[in-house]
Amino acid sequence: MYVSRWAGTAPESLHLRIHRLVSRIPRGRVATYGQVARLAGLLGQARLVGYALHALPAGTSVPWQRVVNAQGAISTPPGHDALQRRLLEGEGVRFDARGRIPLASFQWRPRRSPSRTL
DNA sequence: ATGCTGACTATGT
DNA sequence: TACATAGCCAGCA
Repeated sequence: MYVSRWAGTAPESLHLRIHRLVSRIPRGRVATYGQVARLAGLLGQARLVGYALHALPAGTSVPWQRVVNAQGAISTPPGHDALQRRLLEGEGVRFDARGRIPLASFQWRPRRSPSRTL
């Protein structure tokens, strides 16, 4: 049996915190799943970020396309990967020959941890 | 209640 | 560089 480290936090708010944080990623920038997890106060829970984004309704205003994996590659399942790439390229994010985003150039670097001031 | 899955990541080979 | 494995935990059956 698991004992959540975030016991006391409603499940909805975990998703909400993730969604809200993803919404802060500026246009033309990307963040990794692990980065989002860390900024949302969920260190090490990169998978939870993916799960939370997967749960987003169609047509959401949350810029889910700005979240990529630690290699700067798209991790979305077949069907969504092409859409994600198209959306990102539309924002000015460029991909290298291997289909990966140079994180050194496009990764979002917030000045402060947003999770503290929520 | 129990067990498995997953839009991940760090580490080892 | 690429593939395999272990750790992680909220949903879901």
